[in-house]
Amino acid sequence: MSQDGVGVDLETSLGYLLKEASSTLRAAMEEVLRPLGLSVTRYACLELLAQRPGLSNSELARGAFVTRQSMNVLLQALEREGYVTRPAEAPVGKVLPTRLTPRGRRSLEKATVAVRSVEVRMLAGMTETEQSDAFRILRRMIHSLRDGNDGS
Amino acid sequence: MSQDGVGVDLETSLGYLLKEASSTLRAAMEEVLRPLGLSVTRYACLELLAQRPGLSNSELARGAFVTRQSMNVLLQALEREGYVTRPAEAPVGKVLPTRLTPRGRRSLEKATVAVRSVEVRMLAGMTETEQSDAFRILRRMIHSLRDGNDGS
DNA sequence: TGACTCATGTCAGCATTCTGACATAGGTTG
DNA sequence: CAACCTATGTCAGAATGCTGACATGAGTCA
Repeated sequence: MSQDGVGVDLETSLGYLLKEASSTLRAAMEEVLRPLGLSVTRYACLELLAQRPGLSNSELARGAFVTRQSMNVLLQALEREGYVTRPAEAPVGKVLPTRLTPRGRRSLEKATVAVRSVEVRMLAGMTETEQSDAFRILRRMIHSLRDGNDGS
Repeated sequence: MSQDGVGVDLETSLGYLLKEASSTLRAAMEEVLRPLGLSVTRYACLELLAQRPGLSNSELARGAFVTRQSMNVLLQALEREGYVTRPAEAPVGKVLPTRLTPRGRRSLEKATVAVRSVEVRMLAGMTETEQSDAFRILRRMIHSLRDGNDGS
């Protein structure tokens, strides 16, 4: 049907499928996080802070795949709502290390349960081998896109 | 490091990796599309119309993974700029079939070249087997998330 | 036919994320 | 030391996408 060399066939495009998968996952996560008053990005931020306390705004931004400006407004909101704390002045340089408050930790615990259920559902239809294949392949795609090795 | 049962370990989370891959791909596409005055969503819309002329607003929205409201404003912009046309009145029902203009088609051609280069780069580091594995696995993930088969 | 349900197009308001810009801290190099 | 480069935090404005809401057209069913 009219794909005579013109155009990227979306039905067979891995990029398109990747976008679909990511979009579907995001929707599933938003759905279970919404009742908890969290968005996916907010959850990602809290989870990052739980695993590596003291991360800076810019580090959190890179970890959540948004700009540091976006993470900044997000952090200001989280701080205002009492989920995280940042020192008023930087202990060294300009970097403000961020930490979870007890309230942030409690909220994250509930969110983690919800998110884990989504991840379990996603993995349910896959064998162990497929899961490790998925890891390897996705990592390779990321690496190729970043370092621009086009095989030349 | 501090993941004693609490939290989803982001380093080993397939969902996180999927988000990273999708984010990296999107950035790479935005980069090559920007000089052409197109965003990823606009490009997706044009590509869909090239492959299936006459798609409606809602169908385009589903194909580009945005709401029909978002696609509506996008289509209005594309129409204003002369990339697509829609009849003033619906030939049947409320559905307005959209079509590319010659200008839209020309713009899409350049965009397709750019996007294809990104896709090629992404696939460069993968064998044929890995590519078909990636397809199968991503499709399975999408299906599991949508139909909610949690293995119970 | 009339009531009901569903999908669609569209408007309005809000939330989120982005780009652009600036000042500042730290490291590097002449 | 001074010039330079990079990274960071932050503000402002614009672009983008979402939810809520409404009216309308088409199909279904009693």
